Amino acid sequence: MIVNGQTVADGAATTLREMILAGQLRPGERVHQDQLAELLGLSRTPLRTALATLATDGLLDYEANRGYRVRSFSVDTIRSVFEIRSVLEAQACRIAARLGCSEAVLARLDALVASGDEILASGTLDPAALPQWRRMNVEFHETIIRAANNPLLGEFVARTHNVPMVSDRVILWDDYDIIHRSHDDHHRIARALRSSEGERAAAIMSEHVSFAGDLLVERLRNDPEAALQQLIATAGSGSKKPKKAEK
Amino acid sequence: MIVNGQTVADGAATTLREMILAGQLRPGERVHQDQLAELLGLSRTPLRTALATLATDGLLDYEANRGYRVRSFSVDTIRSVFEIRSVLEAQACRIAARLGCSEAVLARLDALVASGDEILASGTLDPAALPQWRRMNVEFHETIIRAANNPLLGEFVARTHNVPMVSDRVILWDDYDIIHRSHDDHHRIARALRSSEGERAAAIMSEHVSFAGDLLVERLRNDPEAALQQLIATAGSGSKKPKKAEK
DNA sequence: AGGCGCCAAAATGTATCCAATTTTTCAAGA
DNA sequence: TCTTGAAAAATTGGATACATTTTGGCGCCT
Repeated sequence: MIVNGQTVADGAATTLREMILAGQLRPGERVHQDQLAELLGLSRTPLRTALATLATDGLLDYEANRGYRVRSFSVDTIRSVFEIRSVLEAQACRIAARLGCSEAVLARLDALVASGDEILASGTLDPAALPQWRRMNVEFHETIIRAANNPLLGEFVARTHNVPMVSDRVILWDDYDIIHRSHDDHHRIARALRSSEGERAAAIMSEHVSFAGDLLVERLRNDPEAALQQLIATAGSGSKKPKKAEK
Repeated sequence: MIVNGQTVADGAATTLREMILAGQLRPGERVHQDQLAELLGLSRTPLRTALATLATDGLLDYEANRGYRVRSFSVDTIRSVFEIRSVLEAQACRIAARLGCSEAVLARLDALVASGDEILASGTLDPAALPQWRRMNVEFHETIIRAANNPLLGEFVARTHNVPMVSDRVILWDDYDIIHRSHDDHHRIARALRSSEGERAAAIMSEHVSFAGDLLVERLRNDPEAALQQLIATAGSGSKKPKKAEK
């Protein structure tokens, strides 16, 4: 209730989601309702609503009368979710091309690609530029998904982001060549969509996402701690659009 | 709490899910918490937990301070979810083939296909045989998904079933030729998996699901009421495996 | 010493109560 | 007659209190 257009339970859900994705609540850890409620400064009722939501989202495991535990995702699971994201986003390309992208969408993609070019123009990866890059990347992917005009597809891709690490907001920002190649994919996807080559766009997108997954998995396997720390540091919060209070 | 291994809230969630998928609660309709709680014979607290769950599952829309409404799915949305199911199950075929199906899995698929042959042997569609057919169909699809050994993929496909009509339990049981052709797909998919032809199995599966979607959408467009009634009558409840009470 | 069982403590699940917001009703004014 | 406003009713959201289940510990028996 309180002030804005969302309830305490909603707020708790987003807070908890961030805590989990950021690793503040460790996988496998039991969730003490009393403790957590006090920590967040609310009663158990809205907290439990939030917990039920997150469990349905797949971030928590639930067992009747034994409460919630933070779900632990194996590296293998993370890998597999990238596979799912890959086929879903590829399908988005197919559908978008089939429907035909509006000039507005194509122009938006071109603009995003151009803004990426600008960031890469220096030939190095400036850490300060990461947030801007992330915005560009998220926007690019979301624009295509929106262009598929398939609301459920968007929802499913969004659920994909509920798995730690599997998000277009998570970027390994340390290898210029890889980022450059990744952005080259963006170029080609935008071009393919402009010429209505859906299958081609889909193929590039599929590889685009799959490779990002492979890369991340490799890093996690080699040096889990380091990769995790870097990712948590760079993940940041997403695109929050809370309705403004109206009073 | 009560007796079995699940809570009142869990029970309410499954009950409500069935009510919504069966059309007992009409799309767009507001959910009165007091009424519904009394109807189900429980207090608002577990009901609200169930509502939060269903909202996260995408069966209800929620607006802060204004409660829940039954989500309405346009025919177009249903169509689009079949597209999603199609790519996901196709991907399951690819992965299963890549991993290599165990002989147990292949034998199971063969057995299921054979049981389908038996049902179709008469050359007509006996309404009495529908439940058995449905079990066969559900098992076939689930076996392949399990063979992909990708738990998240299974979860995502399961979420697909949260959309009314989009389920391998929903079967249009009135056209022998179509059912026969559909089962021929099963034959070919099983054979392709046995020979580790993942791409081939995926292609068949993709068309298998897509066509079912097209067919359903066509029926819904032509005569929504009739199709709906037939489907509700034939849908039945799924594969419930509640843990037995241990006391 | 180790295992078993019972009792107490803690944690979860549900019901009830209260607060805050939304919706409806009803009337007054233009 | 239609609109606008405010107050009452209805409904949702949150906090507290209670019941049930699980869990941990202690003593007893083998």
